[in-house]
Order: sequence, then structure tokens, then C-alpha cells
Amino acid sequence: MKPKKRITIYDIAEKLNITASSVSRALNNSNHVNEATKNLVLKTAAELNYKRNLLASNLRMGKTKTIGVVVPRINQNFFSNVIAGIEDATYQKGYNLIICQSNESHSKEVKCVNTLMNQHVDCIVISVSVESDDHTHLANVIEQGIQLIQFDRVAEELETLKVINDNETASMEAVVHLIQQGYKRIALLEGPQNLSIFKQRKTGYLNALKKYNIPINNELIIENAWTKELGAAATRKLLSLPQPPDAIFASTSDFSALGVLDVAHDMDIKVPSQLGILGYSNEAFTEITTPSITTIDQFSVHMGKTIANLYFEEMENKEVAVTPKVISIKPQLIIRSSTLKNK
Amino acid sequence: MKPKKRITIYDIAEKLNITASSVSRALNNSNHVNEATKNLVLKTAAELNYKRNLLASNLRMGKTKTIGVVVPRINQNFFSNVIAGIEDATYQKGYNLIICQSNESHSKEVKCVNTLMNQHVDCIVISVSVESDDHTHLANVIEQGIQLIQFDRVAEELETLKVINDNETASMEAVVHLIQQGYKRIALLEGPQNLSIFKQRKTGYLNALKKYNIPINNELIIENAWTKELGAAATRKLLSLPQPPDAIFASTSDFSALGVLDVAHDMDIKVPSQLGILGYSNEAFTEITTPSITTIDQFSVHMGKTIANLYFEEMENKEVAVTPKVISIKPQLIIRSSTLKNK
DNA sequence: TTTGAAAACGCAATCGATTGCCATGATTTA
DNA sequence: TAAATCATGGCAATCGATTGCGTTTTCAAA
Repeated sequence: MKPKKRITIYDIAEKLNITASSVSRALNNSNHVNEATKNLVLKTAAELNYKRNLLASNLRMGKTKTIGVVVPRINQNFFSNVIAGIEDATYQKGYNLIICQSNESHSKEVKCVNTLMNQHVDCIVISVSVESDDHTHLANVIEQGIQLIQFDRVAEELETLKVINDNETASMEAVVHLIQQGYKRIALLEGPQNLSIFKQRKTGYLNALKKYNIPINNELIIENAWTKELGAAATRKLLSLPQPPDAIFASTSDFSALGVLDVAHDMDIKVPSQLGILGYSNEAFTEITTPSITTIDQFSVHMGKTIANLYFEEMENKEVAVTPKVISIKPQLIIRSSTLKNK
Repeated sequence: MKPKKRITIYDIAEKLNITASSVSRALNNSNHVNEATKNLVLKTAAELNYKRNLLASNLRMGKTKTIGVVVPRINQNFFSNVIAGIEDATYQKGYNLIICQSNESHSKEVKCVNTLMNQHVDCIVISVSVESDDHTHLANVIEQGIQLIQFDRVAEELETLKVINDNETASMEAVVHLIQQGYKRIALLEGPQNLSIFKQRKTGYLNALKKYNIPINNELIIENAWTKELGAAATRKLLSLPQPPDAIFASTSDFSALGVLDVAHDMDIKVPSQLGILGYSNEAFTEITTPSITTIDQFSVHMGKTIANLYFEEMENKEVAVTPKVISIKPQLIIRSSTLKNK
């Protein structure tokens, strides 16, 4: 559209017969302008419907009050909640959010990060994609002097601020819960092990078994079962074993757990009496299934707020690189029907 | 952090002993530079890890290749899907997205819109909040020469591009489906009538009844039942009537329908034989409940893509205001167990 | 060898806002 | 009354990239 001449500080200056300098000072509430002129400027600015050109301002100031967020998928419950949390906290400070999704693709992730750097965002918040093994693009961010916060899925070797869940403990507690409910052969559906979150969840599982002296059975550990379909397939495989499991911990996601439940229904296997099911993420639907699914809540909105606050406390207007720091949020086991064997 | 001197075209120019003009032209692939120097510039730019400063470029060019999106809630399925669709389509064209949530508050919506205008986004895409009755802020957008696209919840009196669902037809088809299943007393849970989408859904309901000569009974129409809790409360009220309904169309959302289902479970009312339930939106969970819930799919991701394409076809680089236009996407009735009375 | 046109590139202004430095006039202090 | 201090506000440079216009260089045609 015609970019219709917008009102600038020069227009205001001209109208009041002063210079743009004074207008700028007045608008920025500097104390180097007369109170009277300040009011006059504010009044005319309002009258003319003046809007500060942030492009010009940001160029001059070297900061944009903008935070870039890169997530694998915007429309995945966990991520959209984190984003909502970030938005909520940053909005109050007058910051804007630019949001990109990597679609779990490494190359798109790199492009997103580059775009955000071009945009001169003050900080990049990222949860890396599954494909990501190479993290030079993130190292690049730091090198360019842009703040970086990683969350949930993090590149561990990079020394940055990180906000994560205590996956290991949560996972361990979950498995302990299963053991205490009397389940003996507990299977694990695990996610891509190049992502630390999935590695940690596996460690938690192993630790729980160790603690209770339960032998580890590799037959019961299925790799890469992190969608509903893969979860279902894994379940079919598991249940056809000579000695099938009596509980399945879908450590990857609730979607995977849902796949498990579907197969159990199909095969007429009773949940939780014959098979216990435990998911991860506390997706809304886990409360609604029959039976409802025991899962782990990650406090996603809170996580978003934590990320934002971390930026404001540690990074905003800081001249030096921040000291790396990891904030770990302890997830909570939400016990529902799908694991209550001895109720 | 220290804004660590970034490489500019001047640095490249200096290194090659040419002027910034030539560098700029080379980087923009202008044909007013020697092929040799062009290659030289590109090579050194890569070596020095040059990144164009979009702030400066945008300021000069007067456009930002950025689209602002305002939705009531980022983490609501429908909206996050629409956003994902928009992102997908705009990303390919090198555009960025700035996303805000109004939290259903009019004042925050106004602030969001103002921020986006300050940011000089090329286009604002909005779905208005429930509270919105006053639309001067949107009129303002147009007046400032910024493109505006409304979707889903639209201010009808404003002449803009609009992408909506054909709520009326969808709603009518849904009710017809109920009638054909043999339901006689069909109740309606309606949303705030200041939003046209809810008005249209009501009209669809009324039209269906009219078509089949079913008397309209105001007792069976409950206002403002658009959350799970309100849906549950409305259901309790409806089911305690002397002549309770035998079907409930939760035209506001699937959440509302879920509330209905909960109450039915509590009161030991059989779904679908004693009570039919029909929702709206095709939230993921509707497939999972017992029984699964009949609902209406809005093709949300597709809607997002449509919005983006509309921008590129009708608005990008256009000098004149676009002629208003409404694109209506026909939602689809997804028939599931909760309404299959005579199966 | 001269002329002309095209190719290549430099100069300087521009997009708006910000800010250090300086000038003016007013007010205060000696 | 003179000198010092302070409050205001103007001037001009700056942030990087872009581009119209003008100048220089190159090369071919006359």
C-alpha cells in the first residue's frame, strides 16, 4: 500500500518551531527540556497521532527490544505454552517476540537463527530440533554478541543460560511409582538419544530399576518411539514378546502413550490391571482418555516466564557475556488411573 | 552484552578499496557492478561473516518484510495452528512474524496493534478479542497505510480482507445431522453474540430447525457457555428442565462440549442414546473421549496458509488500498460416536 | 586519432531518532 | 555590577543501507 507519509519528529518540530532534538528529548522525557515545551510536544504528538519509528530508533540505539524464539513446532502444546509464558512476561517490559519454527529440520533452524540475527534481536531463545547435532550456528550467535538462552532441548556442550526440566529425577520418580504399584516388567519407549532430554529420561528409568534391583532388559527398551504411531508399533512388538511387559513408560510424549493405550484397547488388554501406562508432558487429553493417563507435568507456561525473567535479570543491558547457568524446573508426576493397579 | 562491532558494508568496502555503494549494489545483485567486483564482494562478505543490518535496510526501504499477528491466545489449538500455517507460508517468502496475544482483553489488543504499527510491520493479521466492540484501533491501522487482514473473529463493519469459516452453513449441517439422527429437542450453547462467528452459528442452528419445522424453544438456548465449566453448568441447568433436551450442540467450542460430556457421565446419562453431543473445532481430544465427540473441523492450518497467500497475492508491494474481499472456508462436520444414535 | 556510448563506480543525500557539544539567555552568587 | 552557574535548545554527526545523479574509465565505431 502507499506508505502514507507518517508523522515524524520533524513534523512536530516544524509545527512548534523548534528542532527535532528537542522533540526527541521531550518524547524521551529527558530533563533537558523545559516542562512547558515538553507538554506542548506531547500534546501535539498525540494530536498528530505520532508514532515513533522503531526502525530508526533501534538503528540508532543498537537494540531492538525484541526477542527471537525458535521452536520445533509452534502448534505443539508444550511449545505454544512456553511461548505464551514468554510473551506474557516480555510484553510487560515492552518487548516484542519474533517467532520461528524449525519444523525439526536442522537447515531451517539455521536459517531461522540467521534471520533473527539479521533482525538484530537482543536475545535468541531456542529449543533445538531433533536433527540438530551441529551447533555452530548457535556458537555463531554468541560470537556475534547476541544473547542466547536454550530451553528444554539444549545443546549441552554450549555454555549458555539454560532452562530445563529435571528430566532424570522426574523420570525416575515415574518409574518408582510404577514399581511401587507392583509392576514388575517395565518397558521404556525412548526418544532420539542425540537429544539430552531423552537421554536423561532414560537414565532416570535405569536408575529407578537399579535402585530396586530390577534387572535391565534391553528387550524392553524401544528406541525412537516418539509419536502416536511409533508408540503403537512399539507396543505391538512389546506385547508379542514371550514375556511381555506389564507396564510401559512412554518417556517421549503423551502421544506415544496414547498409541500404547490404543493398542491395549485393540488387544483387549486391561489398563491398568494388566498393563500400566505412563506418559510425559501432561497434554490436555491425558485427563480425558479412558482410563485417564498418568503423566508428568512440565509447567510449560511457567517455564516460559522463567526464561523471560532470566533474560531480564541476567542479560538485559549487560555489557559482558553472562556466566552460564542452568535453571532446572522439577516436573511433577500426575498420577491418574492408567497406573493405579492396586487401588 | 557488548554489541560487538558487527561487520558493515563499509568494512567490506574499505577492505576492497571501493565504496559502500558498490558493495551494496553487489550484495543486491544489481547489474551496475562489474561481475568481478561482485564476486569479490560476495567472497569477502562471506569471509568476514557479514550480515546485513535489517534495521538500516528496512529504515531506508520503508518496508520490513514482517507481518504482525494478534490472536486472543497463542496456546489455543485453533490459533496456534493458524499461526503455524501462516509461518509456513510466509517463511518461504523471507518474511518474519511478530506474534502478540491479546488475552481476550480489548486494551491489550489495542496496545499490541500499536506496537506492531510502531514496528512498521507490512501487514497486521488479527482475530479480535471477545471484549472488542470498539474497532477504532483497526480503522487506525488502515488509515496509517498498513495492510490489514482479519480472520475468524472479524469486525464485520470494517472493509478489509477477511478469511473466515462458513460458520452458518457448518452449524446448520451439524444440527441437520442431529435431526436426522432422530434427536427431537436440540439445545444450543451459544457464545458471546458480539462476535459474529457465534451469531452465525446461532443462525445456522435456527435455520436448521426452521427447515425441519421444529419449533424454537428459547429455554434450550443458553448464552455464554463457551468454556468447559460454563458448558457443564449450562448442561446441568438444561438437564433439570421439566422437558430436558435430548441433544446439545456446543457451538462455542469442544471444551464446552467436554463439559457437557462430563456432566452426562456424572448423571449417568448415556451418550449418544439418551443425549447427543456435538462440539466445534475438532480439538485433538475429541477423538479420544469416550465416546468420541462429533465436531466441526475448521482447517486451521490451511486457514493460516490462505491468509498468507492472500497477503502475497493481493497486498505485497501494492500501491493502492486493496478492495475488500472475504474468503470463506467451509468447515467439515466430523461425525463421531457422540451423535450416532441410530447406528 | 577522435568521438560516443555504455559500463563501472563514487558522491552525497536520505530514511527518523538520538545525543554530545556548543551557544544563548536567564538566574544566581560574590 | 560583574562573574559564574544553570536551564534550554540548536547544530551536526551518527546508526547502516540504498540510490539518483554525476564522473571516470573502457572499448568500439568512425
